[in-house]
Amino acid sequence: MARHLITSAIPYINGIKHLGNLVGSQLPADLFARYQRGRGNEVLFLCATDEHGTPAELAATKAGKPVAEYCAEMHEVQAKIAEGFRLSFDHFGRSSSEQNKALTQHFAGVLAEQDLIREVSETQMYSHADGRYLPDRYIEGICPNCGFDSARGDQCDNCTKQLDPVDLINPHSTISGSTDLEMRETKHLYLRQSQMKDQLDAWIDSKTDWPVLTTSIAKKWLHDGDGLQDRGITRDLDWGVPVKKGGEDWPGMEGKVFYVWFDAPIEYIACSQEWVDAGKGEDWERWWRTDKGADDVTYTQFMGKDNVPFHTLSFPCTILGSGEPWKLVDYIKSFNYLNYDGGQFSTSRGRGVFMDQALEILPADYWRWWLMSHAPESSDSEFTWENFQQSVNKDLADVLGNFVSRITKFCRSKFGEEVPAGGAYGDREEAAIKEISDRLKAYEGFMDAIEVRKAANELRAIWVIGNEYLQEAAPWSTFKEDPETAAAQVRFGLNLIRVYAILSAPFIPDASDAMLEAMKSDDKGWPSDIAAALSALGTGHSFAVPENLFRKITDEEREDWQQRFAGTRD
RNA sequence: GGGCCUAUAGCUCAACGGUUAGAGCAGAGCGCUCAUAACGCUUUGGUUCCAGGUUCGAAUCCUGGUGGGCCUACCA
Repeated sequence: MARHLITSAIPYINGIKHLGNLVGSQLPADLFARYQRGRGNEVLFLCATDEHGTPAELAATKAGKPVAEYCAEMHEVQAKIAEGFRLSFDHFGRSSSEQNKALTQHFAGVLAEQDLIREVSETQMYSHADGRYLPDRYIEGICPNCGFDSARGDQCDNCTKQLDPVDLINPHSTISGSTDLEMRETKHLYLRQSQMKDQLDAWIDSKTDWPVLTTSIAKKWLHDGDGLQDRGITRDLDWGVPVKKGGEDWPGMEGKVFYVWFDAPIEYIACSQEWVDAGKGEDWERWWRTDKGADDVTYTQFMGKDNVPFHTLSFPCTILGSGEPWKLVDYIKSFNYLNYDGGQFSTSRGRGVFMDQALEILPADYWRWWLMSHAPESSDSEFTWENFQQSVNKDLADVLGNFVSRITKFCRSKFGEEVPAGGAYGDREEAAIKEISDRLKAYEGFMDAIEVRKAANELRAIWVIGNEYLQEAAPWSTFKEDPETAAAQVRFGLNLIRVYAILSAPFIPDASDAMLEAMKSDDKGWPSDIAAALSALGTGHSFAVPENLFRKITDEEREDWQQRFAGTRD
């Protein structure tokens, strides 16, 4: 039995994520996890909230709460929503956990021992009114280049020139508006990524089967300019993992915390410890330590393209640089962005559909199906309400839902609510079995390769076979002359429902459960042998006609939603 | 400025140097009547963004444009 370790990029804590965030990380990761479980493999699927950093502190202040309390609440909110989308994490952890604190400090300690950390003295903008150091982007002023009056400290949004906060004319804090700013000298730790450049380069070069998106971003960072740069891994903040060298204090680093991008990926490992400590599993090391059984684990990460540098370079640098036998990622699946109706999803402007709103409108399966069958794999893709309505109505309601409805209702009216006896499968059934078997092979191939859109296409084609079969077999006609043959045809159709339930579960878990429940079956074994699987429900097996699996989205609803999500979030 | 991705039917996408560029949706026609006005079959529709080039052969490779998107290291 293969073992799959699967992680989704961990969503930031400061609010509810929109569908664009969901489509590139948590959802495809869940799809893959459910598929691997369905194939009978052992899976550990982990996700968490990313809780440290300036934005979390500011969001908490805005909400009028201590940051720890704010994070705890938002974690619960995100966990609830994840459950609503049927994201089947084995554990949904928190980067602020004690486990992650200890592990992050441990890694910093061993990296220091390996001489991969150096101290750098630099100047940072300090705001007296805010009582904190300000990241460059929280400082605005007049652009010295073009005169734009709200240029940010890192870059001017008007002329796109790269800036330094000290370049700005009349700089002020975007948090308080205060102009009482001062450049202060402060010391920070840098991870010497440049020392690991060749090793990382060779490692990326060996990953010839990774998505182009993943490797091209990694190579850009490795080879651009002077090559991979050392990176600051500490910040002057209150909220975060205190800087320590393992269990020891770090002289000169008092009051500082690790940078979120240092501790966030480490949470993948710490999360498995949380999973054990929560009593959900045991022995996390057999997933992470190659000296303790993780050698045969296949580790797959999912993320949007903005996360790629940290997963291809920074985190591997931490892992490899430690000199300890930690499991390194085997495959990085990255996604482009999902746009919303001619523009971008925007958290700040409330443009587009957010995860909580989506679930208020329609159940998870509708969203899961559309998002995965339109996943932005080769380029950015676009959500439009017209496309959503058409795809969901056609694929789910008409092709799959109606198939289940027509065969179960026909059986009930002619034979009653049990699998009818009589007749035998013949050439027509053999042909359908052959066709489904071929399609299933393709489906498995795409799912193994995490080709999400192509897998969805194949699955849909398998659903279509059911309707084609019914049309050709026409049990409603056969029944008049030859009820025995009609019985065999209906038996075949009913068995298809169970098979569809199993194959469709990664995409539409709720409908899958509803189909199995209707068929009164709890046999979820992967149908490797389609012929056998289509005889699993034997003569006399009782079933129930389910409620319609999917309702249709009306034109009125579509127009209503289009208006509602165009502007600001209420 | 630099780099990467992308442009194929009205729409969303396949095709990764090799028959006549395919599929779903939308449109048209026919059939079916079990079913959620559902299903099936047939079918219309393409100067593969533009201009050159390489090749026996180019949507695919090269060069130069044009449009769209992303990244560029202190947001995470």
